[in-house]
This record gives sequence, C-alpha cells and structure tokens, in this order.
Amino acid sequence: MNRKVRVRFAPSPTGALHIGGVRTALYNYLFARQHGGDMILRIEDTDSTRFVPGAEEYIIESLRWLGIEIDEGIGAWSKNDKESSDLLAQKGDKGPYRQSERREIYHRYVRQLLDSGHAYIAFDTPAELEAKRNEIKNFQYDASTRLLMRNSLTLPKEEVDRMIADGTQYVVRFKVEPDEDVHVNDLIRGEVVINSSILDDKVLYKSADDLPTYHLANIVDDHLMEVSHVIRGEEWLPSAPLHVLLYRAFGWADTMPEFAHLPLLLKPEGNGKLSKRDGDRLGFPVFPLEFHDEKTGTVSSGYRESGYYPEAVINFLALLGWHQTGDKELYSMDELIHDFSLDRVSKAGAKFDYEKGKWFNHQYLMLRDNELLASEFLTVLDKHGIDLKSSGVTHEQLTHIVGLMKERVNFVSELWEQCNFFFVAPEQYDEKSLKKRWKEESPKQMKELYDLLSATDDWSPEALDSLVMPWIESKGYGVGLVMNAFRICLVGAARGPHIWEITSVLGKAETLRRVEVAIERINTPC
RNA sequence: GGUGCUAUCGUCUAGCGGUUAGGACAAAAGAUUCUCAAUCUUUAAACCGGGGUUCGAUUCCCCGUAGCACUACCA
Repeated sequence: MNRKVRVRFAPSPTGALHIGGVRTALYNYLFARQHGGDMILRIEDTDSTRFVPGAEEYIIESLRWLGIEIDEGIGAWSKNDKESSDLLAQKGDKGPYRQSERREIYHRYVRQLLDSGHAYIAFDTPAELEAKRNEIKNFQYDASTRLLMRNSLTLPKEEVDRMIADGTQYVVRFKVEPDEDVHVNDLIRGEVVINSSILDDKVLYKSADDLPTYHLANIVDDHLMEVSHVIRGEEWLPSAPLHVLLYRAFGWADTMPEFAHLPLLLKPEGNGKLSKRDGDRLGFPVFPLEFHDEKTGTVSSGYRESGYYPEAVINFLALLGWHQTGDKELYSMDELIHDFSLDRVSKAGAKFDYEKGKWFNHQYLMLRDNELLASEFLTVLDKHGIDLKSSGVTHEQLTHIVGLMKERVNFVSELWEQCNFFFVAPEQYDEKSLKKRWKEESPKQMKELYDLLSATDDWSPEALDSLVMPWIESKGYGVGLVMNAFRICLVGAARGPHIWEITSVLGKAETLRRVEVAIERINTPC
C-alpha cells in the first residue's frame, strides 16, 4: 500500500500530558518526518466529565518546548514559524480536530452501523449493569448475554422508538459476532490473534452527552483524516481487534491504517506503569512542564522548570524503548529522524531510569556555549539576589566561571551551590573540611600567607603560583595543608576549582579580606 | 478469574544459531589534583526455568514461571 504517511497524536485533555504520552508523540513525529508525512494533533475530548480546562494549551506548549512540530490539527506549528501566538489554532481541511466538535459526523456513522445491523441500541442503566455483574460471574455484554438485556434486539421496535422519543437515555453498542479469530498485524509485535468471543459489545455512543466513545470516534476520525499509521501505547493492544472489526463493519478494511503498539514506560521501582502520581512521590518530574492543577490546587514539577534542556529530554525519551544497532547514545532530533525505525522499537516495557535522564542533561549542558550558559546562570544568580555589578564579577569572568564549572553539574541551577563563593564571601565554614584541613598551625600559616600576598602586585595565577609554592617549600610546610586552609578561607569548604582561578576572580583585596576574616572567625568559636 | 503482550547485568539496551555475551547509566577501586568534581583506567554485574529442533542454542518452537496491560456509558 503506497499511500502518504499520516500519523496522529491524539491525547485526551484530562490533565497534564505525561512523559509516556510525550514519547508516543515523539515516535509519531519521528516516523512522520522520516517518511515525509504529516503529523496530526487531534484532541480526544469525548469524555465530557473529565475535561480539564487548560489541558489543551498545556499539551501544545509542551510539544513546542520539546520541538515536536504539528503539521495539521489543533496547535499546528513549525520551528520555522515566527512565534505564532495562537496556541490552539487549527490547520488542515479534515477538521474540526477536536472530537467534541464532530458530533454530526459521528451521528452519521452511528446511524450507518445501526442500519447495517452492526450495532444496536441498549437501555440498560449503569445500576442494572452493575446488578448483572454481581449476579453473573464474569458477566460480559456480548453475544451470550445480549438477549438477556434491555435493548433493541430484545424489545419491540415500537417500544424502542417510544423510549427514545421520551428521552430515555441509551447507548449504542457494537454487535460483535462471536467465535471469529481476528488478526491484527502489529508493526512491532507481528501478528496478534484474538478470538472475538472474548470481546464485549462495546459502547460506541452515549445519548447522555451525545458523544461517541473513544473506539468509535477513533476509527471514524482516523479514516476520515486518512491516517496511515496508528502509533500508540500498548494499553490499546487488547482493543485493537475491536478496531479491526469496526473498520470492517464500516467497509473500510482496505484502507485500514497499520498499527504499532509501543511498550509502556514503567515505574522505576516496584511494579506497574508510570503514572501521573509517581512523579513527585519518587522525586522526579513525570510532566514536561510544571503543571498547576486548579481543581486540587496541587503543583506538579516539570522537566522544563527542573532545568532540563529539551534536547536532553528528547534524547532520553527516544532511547527508552528504541535503540539502533551499536553504541551510539547521543542523538539530535535530526539524527533521530534519520535513524528511527519502528521495527527496532523494543517489545518489553521500559523502567523509567531517572538517573540516566540527568546524565543526558549533563551531556547537553557541557556541549552548550559558555556565553549562553552565563546568561542562563544570570537568572539563577538573580533568584539568589546576586547582582553581577555589586558582587564585583565581570561578565567575562562569569563566562569564564561557567566554563570552569559546567562539567561538574547536571543543571544550570546546580552551578549556584558549586560556585556561589565567587559572588558572596563564606558565612560559615564547613565542619568536615575544617576538621580535616584546618590544623593548629593554620592560623599562623594563613597570617604569613596574608603578608606574603599583600606584598605582591602581580595577581596573575602564574605569578601567584610561582610566589606561593616556593614559599611553602622554603618554610617546610605541607602543600596540601596550606592550600586547603587557604581554600577554606576563600570558599568556606574544601571544594571548588583550582585555587588560582578563585583568587583571580576575587581579586587581591577580596582575597586578603577573606583570609583575614577567616583567621579571626575560625579561631573564635561562638 | 479471563484474554493478550513481554522476558539479556540493579536500570536502558546491543546481539538476529557458533561471541572471552558488547555499550551506557548507577556502583566500586585506582590514576590525577591543593580540595571537590570532572576526566581517564580498571573491576564487579545478565542470557527466568524445563523440554524440544539442531552438530551446536541467549538466539527458533512448546510448556511452565514471572512481570505488565486490558477486561467502564475513561481514554
């Protein structure tokens, strides 16, 4: 079948888009781009009771942040766009792309199924169904039980018509013919066969809100929107045979899309698939962007706000369930588009390894230009109340500092705790470092060092090094002891970059001042 | 309970009948350094079990086991 590749990402606006959904979107996108096809975003809001305001905007904003473009549907955008302002703009001639706006279309197709005898009307109330479930073990609404129920198969036509006219609530159910092996060809798993007898007569439409259910809407829309490949989570695999049956019932079997069911993202610890609630419980984000739930008033952390770069999230996610032959780990979006293939997607679920996500961010942070990092760090400094000018650090120095320190952090925000001493003098001195590095003779040595340093005017790292090192040797002091005590004076702890890098940024006056303060403070315990 | 999917180091995975079973994250050790990191080197770490098929199975088939998913008028 040689038709144009068209895929869709079809989330429900029931809250924040979670990271598993992001990966599904990503795989769809990669597949579409690789084949020169279209990526459609469709909103599946057929459950009116679960709609969450703002969820659509959230989904689209997330995809934009990550660089997953949408060619058609809600929120269409491309990287070449100049910041299109309307987040929810629709694009494409197969719309509307929001299922709640497609009622008339679904009416038509429900009618078709009813007329062709593939579906029937059922009046059983939720309470009645519940009663049946209690009465009959493993009750299922199917060929073996449908004649026991209140539906258009068992009730006289006049009564059915009358009830509908009276406004009695009803649903339309799909009439599954029993005992037929339904074959589903899955691009990742191969052929899956399920006997139709285990399928129930799924509800396709509910009169209560005049909306179809997922199953009906999904098939009708994929057909009308000429979707060529359905790439979705594995949780849909059990209902894939039902979908095949629906395509057949509509007479669309020959243009049925191909299916690919993706392995699930699993919890890092214990069992089960990664859920929305796992995030802050386990200490990592499960959402791309921070999410404010207005109903519960809770805030869930997001990758963006946690300091992740989108390219790190993309790279990390791409490799959770897909891997090319070989050892390559770092992939740009373009490389992913080039290398991705559905037949190399793993079949088993992948535990979500958050630690590796950090490592990916570390990689991308190190690749980042120092100037850019410096400007990012500036906003972190600002949050800590640091103003570059008053701290006496120049922009050149900041860029230099960032360059020195970037390889030791995973996030820009971590830069603060690694190098705050460049901007503020230590308030207190680290207990452990003192114990190990500040000996009885340290105050005296520091005093001598103070005198030595005050006498010089050449403050370059090289000059200081060739001044101090021979001095230590001539005095017979331990290099480690002197340098670490010195470090404690300047930093407040035994950490940080090379000591002359620190003195060079601090300058002579500040360096001497810190030594002076330290000698006094450390000797007078309070 | 029923149905389906899945199964290589702790984790993500490479392997597509014959390999010392490879890489990465995490872990440990060492090197380096004035410190902490980073870096480099090294180490430890896996084919779920049982049957087949085969000269030969991690690889193919079956069974078992385990994990997961689904089993709504939710998607």
